[in-house]
Amino acid sequence: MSRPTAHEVLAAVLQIRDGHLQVLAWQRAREPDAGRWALPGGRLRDDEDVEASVRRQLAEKVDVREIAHVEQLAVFSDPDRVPGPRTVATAFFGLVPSDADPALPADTAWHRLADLPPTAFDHALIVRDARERLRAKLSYTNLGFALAPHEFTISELRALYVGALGHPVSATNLQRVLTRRGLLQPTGAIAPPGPSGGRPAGRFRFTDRSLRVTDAFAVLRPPGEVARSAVP
Amino acid sequence: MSRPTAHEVLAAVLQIRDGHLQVLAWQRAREPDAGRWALPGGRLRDDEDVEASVRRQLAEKVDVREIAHVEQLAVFSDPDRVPGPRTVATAFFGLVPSDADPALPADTAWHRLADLPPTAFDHALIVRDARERLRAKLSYTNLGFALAPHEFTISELRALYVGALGHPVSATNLQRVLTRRGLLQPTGAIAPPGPSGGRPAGRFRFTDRSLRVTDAFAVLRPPGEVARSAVP
DNA sequence: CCAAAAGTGTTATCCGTACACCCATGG
DNA sequence: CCATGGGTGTACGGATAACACTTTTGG
Repeated sequence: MSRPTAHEVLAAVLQIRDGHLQVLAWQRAREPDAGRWALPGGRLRDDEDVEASVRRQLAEKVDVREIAHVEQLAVFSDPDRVPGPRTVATAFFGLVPSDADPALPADTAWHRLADLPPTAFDHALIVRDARERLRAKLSYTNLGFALAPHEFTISELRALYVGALGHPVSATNLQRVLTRRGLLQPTGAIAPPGPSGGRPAGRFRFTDRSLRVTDAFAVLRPPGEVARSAVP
Repeated sequence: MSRPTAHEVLAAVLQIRDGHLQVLAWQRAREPDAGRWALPGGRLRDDEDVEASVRRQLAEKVDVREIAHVEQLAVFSDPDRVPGPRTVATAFFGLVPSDADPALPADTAWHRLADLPPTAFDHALIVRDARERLRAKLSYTNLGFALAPHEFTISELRALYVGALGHPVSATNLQRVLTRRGLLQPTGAIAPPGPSGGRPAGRFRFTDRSLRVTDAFAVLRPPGEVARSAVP
């Protein structure tokens, strides 16, 4: 029949660095899957829900203040997903701003998704889901704030979107879209030009640093609603 | 520390009937929460994953062949979400076409979401999540197929969308949007007019009866991609 | 004065809603 | 011939991608 099952939480924490999507993982020292890279996480305690659990366990790897966004991805529950006692996992998706460079434990490192070493168990599936979620939400939410530093130039922001979406993004149109949606705010500060000159870039910040849906009704919106109106 | 936790699956199965969103629930006979209405579900077995489990347990209430779509919603894991041993729930969202009228057990019935009787535990949260997921996905996927019979008129389809979205929908524009996306196919058949006359309606079907995203990039789409081009 | 980078203006195109208009049937 | 409901055509506004053009710096 049905015995209690162990429950663990796992997090695919992503960051864009030098234009590449990275994920946080630690190298397993012991069997099973020794040498392979695993996502941070661990067993759910009796006195915490899954979100509290994943935040607690991530705190062992990264300063929690540097995690800009955390959300549930899905449950992974194949009976044979890990050897040993049956363990169900709640997978999370996390984002760390590109300027954060947390101190990491010795067995822990960032890895580029494009060149991911062998991963433990079903963790590659979780990473794939996380990347897809990030791509989708960048389009219809303000989730960009979680990839970006507090202040940035449009060029820097463009590089982050390129890394996350995996296709070219026009700085011109990116700025226009985010501005029209009321997500972007000029700080007034000016970034010095690079060594080869060029006009100095203005610095911007996101008006809001919590998740907001900016594009709720793609179609079939309620009558009278103007499409995707900018926020005042 | 951390003992094994019980794991259950729960499903908010929705159907539109007479223009109203309904959810399937059964009335608890025993404490705790006796008399209150609960979502179908139950304990996860050792040899099944959560999706197999929810389908198995739904089969006790509804003919599985009548469930047109099932997907994960979220994990509910508040330590006090149910009395007694700590139990984590994976919540699912299901859809039954409006023409299906499955035989139900004596304690089980459909309830309109607009007039939901007292629900057990945290099940009202799950129902709310399911309704929101349905609303969102009707806009950017072909999920309408899971609400509709195999064949239908545009008027009938419009009523389903109105019930699910909760706001007026123009039959004209609904047909145009779904047609442009290549989701709708005329069957050639004609529905007889009602008692008060009127032009007989053509009958349609969905070209595809599995979930497909039809509106992937709201903005920031890859260069060269024409916005939301129709499928040939 | 020229190259480089940032930012603004302009245009073509597409999409979705709203609404006017024609079509087919029953009484 | 009129009411009723079904379906198509058209106009309008909003949004985005693409690209030309101006602005501001370094050499």
